[in-house]
Amino acid sequence: MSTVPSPEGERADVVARPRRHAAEDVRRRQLIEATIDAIAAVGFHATTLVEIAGRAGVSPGLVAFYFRDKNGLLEATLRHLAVQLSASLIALQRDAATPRARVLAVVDATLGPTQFDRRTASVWLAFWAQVPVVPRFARIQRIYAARLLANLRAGFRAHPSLARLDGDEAARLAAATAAMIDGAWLRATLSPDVGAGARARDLVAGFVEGRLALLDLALMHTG
Amino acid sequence: MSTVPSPEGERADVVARPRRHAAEDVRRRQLIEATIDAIAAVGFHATTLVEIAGRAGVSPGLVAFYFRDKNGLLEATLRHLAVQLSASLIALQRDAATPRARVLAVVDATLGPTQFDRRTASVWLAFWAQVPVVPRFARIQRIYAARLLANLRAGFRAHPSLARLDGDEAARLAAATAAMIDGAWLRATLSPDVGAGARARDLVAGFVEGRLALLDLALMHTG
Amino acid sequence: MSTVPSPEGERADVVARPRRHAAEDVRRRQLIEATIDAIAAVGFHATTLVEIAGRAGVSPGLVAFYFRDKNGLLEATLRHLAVQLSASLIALQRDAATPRARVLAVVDATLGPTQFDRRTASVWLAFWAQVPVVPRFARIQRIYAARLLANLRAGFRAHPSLARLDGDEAARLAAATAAMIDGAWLRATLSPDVGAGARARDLVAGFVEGRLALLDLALMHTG
Amino acid sequence: MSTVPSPEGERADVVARPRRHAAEDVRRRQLIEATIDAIAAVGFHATTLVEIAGRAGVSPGLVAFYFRDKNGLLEATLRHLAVQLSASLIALQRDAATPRARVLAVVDATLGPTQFDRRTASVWLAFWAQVPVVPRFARIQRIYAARLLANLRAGFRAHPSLARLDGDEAARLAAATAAMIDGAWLRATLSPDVGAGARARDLVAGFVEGRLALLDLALMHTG
DNA sequence: GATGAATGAGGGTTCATTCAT
DNA sequence: TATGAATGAACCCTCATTCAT
Repeated sequence: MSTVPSPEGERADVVARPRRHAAEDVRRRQLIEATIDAIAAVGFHATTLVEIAGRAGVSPGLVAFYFRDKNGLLEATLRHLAVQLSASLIALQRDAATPRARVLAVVDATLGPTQFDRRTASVWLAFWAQVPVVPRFARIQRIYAARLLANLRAGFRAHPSLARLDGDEAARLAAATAAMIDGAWLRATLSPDVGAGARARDLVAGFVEGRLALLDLALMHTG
Repeated sequence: MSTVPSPEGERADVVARPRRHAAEDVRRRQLIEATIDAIAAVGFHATTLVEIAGRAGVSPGLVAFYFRDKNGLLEATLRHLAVQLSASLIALQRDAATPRARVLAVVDATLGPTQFDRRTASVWLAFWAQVPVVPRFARIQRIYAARLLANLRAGFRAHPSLARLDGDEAARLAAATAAMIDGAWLRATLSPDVGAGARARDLVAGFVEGRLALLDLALMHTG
Repeated sequence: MSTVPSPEGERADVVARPRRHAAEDVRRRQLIEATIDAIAAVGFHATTLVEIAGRAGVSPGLVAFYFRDKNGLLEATLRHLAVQLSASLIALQRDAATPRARVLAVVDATLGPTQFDRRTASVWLAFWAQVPVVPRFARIQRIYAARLLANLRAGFRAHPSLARLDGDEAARLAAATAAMIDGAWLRATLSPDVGAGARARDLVAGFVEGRLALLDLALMHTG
Repeated sequence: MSTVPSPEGERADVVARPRRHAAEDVRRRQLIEATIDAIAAVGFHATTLVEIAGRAGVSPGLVAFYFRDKNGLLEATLRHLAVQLSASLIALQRDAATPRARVLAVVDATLGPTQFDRRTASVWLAFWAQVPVVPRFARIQRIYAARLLANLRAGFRAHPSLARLDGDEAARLAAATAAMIDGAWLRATLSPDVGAGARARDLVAGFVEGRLALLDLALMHTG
């Protein structure tokens, strides 16, 4: 959720071996979805292989076949979430003409409805909780956290009023925005309120718009 | 962490039974600290009663005596964290003379060094991950999330420039600040960078100061 | 190893069905060798079909085709070892002109270098351990243990000094020799010392020669 | 079986920690006996913790409590067998006045009825089969194999006729005897014949007596 | 002939919990 | 109060086996 990954991570995996059969990918996807379902439904701690396999409609032993072991499946699941988020960001940015639109695309991707459905949200949260103790999760998290920041920074820098100033201001603004994105997402996710997600998006969008408006104002006076 | 609890939650527990002996409280505290240590060291998922009891220097069976079962201990631990955070907030606000200082006291309490040491941070995170699936955790979280917001709102409302406007603006600002607090904390916690915590505090403080300065400016023009 | 099998056991198997294709036999042999490798490398208990198939360069499912199941493969492997030992004994006895040479041929076959390489030795041992609980293994073992004894007895009986005496003395000597052969093999196999095999052979050969010399001496006195 | 251990190995274990409670030792012994029963009944490969626990009348989880894991229990079992054999050897040698009696005591201990009951025998065999792949078993085996040899050598060296000769002859005789002991035990154990054990003992005893008689004869001629 | 996806029983092990002491 | 022996359920994982291709 705090990440704007490009899909290279996964792609590298794919080209490493000869292209998997389509059926194989379907099964992998099936198990990953079942893992997400399970974590969302019963929590990370209570998510067992039997739970997952049951939801996927396969036998527990199959996990070993496709992912080596439970950890392999969990890691693949986390990576899948990251890739998905990245894809939605890319799609939204494709249509973003102005710098302002580009920044808002990040907000919409990270705080869009997808990121707030119960399935996605609690799984992101569960993985984050594991980050301090699972180095491989930490690595994935680190990469994608950096990318979110980079995306925002690029957006802000392209803005006329910031392009003039030194890069630090854009960086500071990007950091603040990233923090607000993650925080708004987190508070909305932990809230039982169903409308919290939409309000979170509006909150952050409002913040961004306000700042950009302020900058435009400053630009007019100084320009 | 997103919570500014007053200690009633715990106190209610206390008055429910006849006052515990001091020695009893010492043991409870001892076990709670050991739980925090364990979660920070090995993660929520790998935290077993043997782990905890080992760190506390007692036998695993003792947990049942003081907390009924493992869940009781976990819940008490979460509550303990919330109470601690609340206490530090109260202490900081005691010396806050101006509205501005009052808001910054919240920032300093929630993003102070205590909240960023590895022990505290990963344990908060671990508990949050359980919120969506453990109703009792959700209840605690809900209460204290509301309190953080209330504290910020009260601070902003006391500010001259906002006191005039309708309450919505202060509420909106409080929500934005709360989001940024939680988000900055989260990103810093997940980051391996040791200086991230201090930067997080500065980021949010800077945001708050900037907004208040802007409001003051507006006040001067309109006042 | 305590066995001097003639190859009938296997041959019976062969005539039972229409003659297998040569390619079929190659595969069977390939799997049997892989089984021996696996047992020698990781032990009987850790020898799985994946292990075996991996070493043979085929898929695990193929075992079912050639040997029905894992037990079938194991039994075939044991039988293969017995046949091999028998063949080497026959070859050595072909050139044995005197009774003394005939007995020593048995010693050389059972305590020759082949019987002491790590592969062969640990596999024999592994199978012997199964004898008390696997009736089919017990049957094979029984047959070949009897043959070793018979071979030795025949050799001793052909000796002039024993031919005169009642058969019991030759039988007793054969039993003692058989015991010493198996014991020497066992101790050498369990020893980490690489030279143990050669010393084992010399030990038993020395024993046999000593006894025969003694008998010759007795023969001279009484003859 | 090829071993004449003194009990220090175990004793060292005991003094390492504060003396265990008697009840603890009873349970350990109980589990070890159940392990022996299980191996004898179903074989090493089929001996599971459920099997063992069932025979001991306890729950499977208890094994971890007393022996850490299955391997710990197996190792303790092997060590127990070795200690037992050693004890019976010591007891028999206590009453052995002459060198001849001392050597025969070794034979009686290693080929006594205890070593031939189905329980003991198949368990020794099972452990031996593991020796090539389990270093810890190998170590135990190595120590005790050396002790059997040392005991025999000491016995033979004390004999007048060998005391005169260089040590090599006694050593060679000890090696031959050790080999015959192990081989006779092995063949008897693998044989379905119930009387095989007694005959094995007589065979080896006869061999020893014969050699000693021969030596006495030589002594008379040369002395 | 040969593969390898898929199964599901059963393996060892961990662990929260209980209870006699 | 506190211990720690003991339980038994449930965990993850392995593996022999089957079967469609």
